[in-house]
Amino acid sequence: MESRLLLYNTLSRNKELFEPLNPPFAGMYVCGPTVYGDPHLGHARPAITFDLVFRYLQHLGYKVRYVRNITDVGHLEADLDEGEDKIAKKARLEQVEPMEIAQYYADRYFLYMDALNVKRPSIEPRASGHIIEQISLVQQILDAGYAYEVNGSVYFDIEKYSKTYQYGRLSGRVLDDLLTNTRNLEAQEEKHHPADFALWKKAQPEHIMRWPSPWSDGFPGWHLECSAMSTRYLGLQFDIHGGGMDLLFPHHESEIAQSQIANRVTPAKYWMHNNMITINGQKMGKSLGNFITLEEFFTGNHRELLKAYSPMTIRFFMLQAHYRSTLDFSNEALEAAEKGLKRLMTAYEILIKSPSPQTDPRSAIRDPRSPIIHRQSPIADLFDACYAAMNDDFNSPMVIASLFEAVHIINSVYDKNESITVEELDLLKKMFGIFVFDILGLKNEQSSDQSVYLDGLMDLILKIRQKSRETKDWGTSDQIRDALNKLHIVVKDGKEGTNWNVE
RNA sequence: GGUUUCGUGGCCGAGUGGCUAGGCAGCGGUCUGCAAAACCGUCCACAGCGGUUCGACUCCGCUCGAAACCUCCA
Repeated sequence: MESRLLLYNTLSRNKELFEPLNPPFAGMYVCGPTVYGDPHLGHARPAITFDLVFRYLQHLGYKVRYVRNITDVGHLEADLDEGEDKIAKKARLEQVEPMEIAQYYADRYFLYMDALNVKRPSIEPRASGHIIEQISLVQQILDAGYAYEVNGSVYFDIEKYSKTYQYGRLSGRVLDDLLTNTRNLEAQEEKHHPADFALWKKAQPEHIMRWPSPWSDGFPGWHLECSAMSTRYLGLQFDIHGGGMDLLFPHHESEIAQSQIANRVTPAKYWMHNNMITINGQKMGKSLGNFITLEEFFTGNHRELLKAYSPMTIRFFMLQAHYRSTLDFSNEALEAAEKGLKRLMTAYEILIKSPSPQTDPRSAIRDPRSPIIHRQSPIADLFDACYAAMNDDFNSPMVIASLFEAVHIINSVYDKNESITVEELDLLKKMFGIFVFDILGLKNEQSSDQSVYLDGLMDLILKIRQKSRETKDWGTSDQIRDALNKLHIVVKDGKEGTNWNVE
């Protein structure tokens, strides 16, 4: 299929045609989690956003190398225990090795991302495994004359950089503003300019995460790892760099500066940023103490939650919003997502499981919105609309809207036994296969563990119930239905007989 | 204060210079022993004030309000 994929490039603040540097290959780097806490809803947003990008690029036929890092070195904790990084701090509190913490939370992260049906990236490098690359990157920047050493720490020279390059290009910031608006920290006494950022920090004696370097025993600055690892696995220049909007400044801005000096190029062609999750209109974040972990969502064990929400409900909820919009959490919105997803999946079950409806070369399917005779089936139109939506900066909400129109058609056909062509029926199945399962990455949670025994038993039970219904023995009939309900098996009597499914 | 972004119906959320978003909820029907589901119909919008235009929810300006970033954060 001829595709013209447009994606919004933060660098240009415009939608641009996606033209990879080396087709058919596509390289994508996304900033991954710092593994010092349980994964929460905020972690799910970029994971799902770039999973969608990954899946769609693959669907279009690109050979994608998707790199997402694990930050297990930790970043500077500015407010207290100066210089001590997050992972080390947590390790000290919990009396374990820092790597034990990193391992534990990395495992937790994978567990919950798997539950959300987020595909594993091609490579998941760890910052701690790339200290050598980071040290050599610092050296390159020093050699180029854009960094300076003070007391064993190395800082990037923003002032010098700004004479030739534009620091603030990605985030739209101006250096003078940075100068006047940067908070004064004690550590900044070492810096020549308040906007300078650390490339290497000398470790204090009590700091347990440390590596030897030409300058001191210490640890790398927090912008360094992404530059080092993206270069290592994707080359000096690659196609897409992704991450949360909160990383725009200073993290991504500094990555650009580092690459510009060390490699003489801007690292990524397209910069993509997902927006934040809000809770009561406010950002959900660790420091705000208002975050809800994924485990809490899946179990319902949190005071803000009225009930548990399944992984696919969370995934669907996020895909119903565009990735560049903020998405506000509420129980009401999640319940709506849950019901909508069920409607989508039930229609799919009907499509593949029910006996074929009346097929007829003269389809009764008409576009309800337009009396015009189409040159092609309205179902083909919906199919095209799905591609058009994805090609327009991954507009998953519009894909979902088209899918619901398909649901409407499926229900009408089966409910009223309207005629449909064999081709249209196949097209519907194909549309669901590609968009619902392959691209949106949704799974059917309703009918996961049905066995042949269950099918056989249900046949038997429903036959007995049918007999009681024929003799108008409603007591027995309802008793069976109620008992099955308690086992989470829902029985529905329709015109064409009785249906059932496991909830 | 600066930077970026946003303000859509009861809720969540797309989109567009004139033509239906979609989901959930509500209301009225159809179907049904009842229930559920489904189907048909229906109500509720584009923060406010100006401007451009034949026409603006959509473009421009102002006002009000909100958020993120500027400090670790997805």
